[in-house]
Amino acid sequence: MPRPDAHPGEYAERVLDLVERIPPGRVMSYGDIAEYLGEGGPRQVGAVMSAWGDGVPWWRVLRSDGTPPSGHEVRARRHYAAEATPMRAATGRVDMRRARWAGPDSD
DNA sequence: GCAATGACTGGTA
DNA sequence: TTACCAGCCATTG
Repeated sequence: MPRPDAHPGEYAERVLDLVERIPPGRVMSYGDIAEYLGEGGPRQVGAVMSAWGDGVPWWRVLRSDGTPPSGHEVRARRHYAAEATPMRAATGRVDMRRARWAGPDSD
């Protein structure tokens, strides 16, 4: 993973730019972002978010099954409630079928 | 150079 | 539904 004190590389810049474009109430999985950018993988996107995600709406990036980033579940759930993000009552996780955002092209 | 690590995924049980 | 597992790939020490 990149060092938190280092300047973000070009790849990190692209990840963060895309995350900032995710509309309120919508989400993307790590894999979705990697696929949209066309390089790296889910683990790399996760590494970028872990190091520099604090400056962007990080709670709109989560695992493909709808579970929020490990270690940030509580804070993430507060944001979902505030943004009316589609949730599944049974599991308390985000409903990916309805909340998933396809990217800037789908606006 | 190499083994360990991690904000991952999809499949199987 | 949860649990476990092999595959994944850049970064770290």
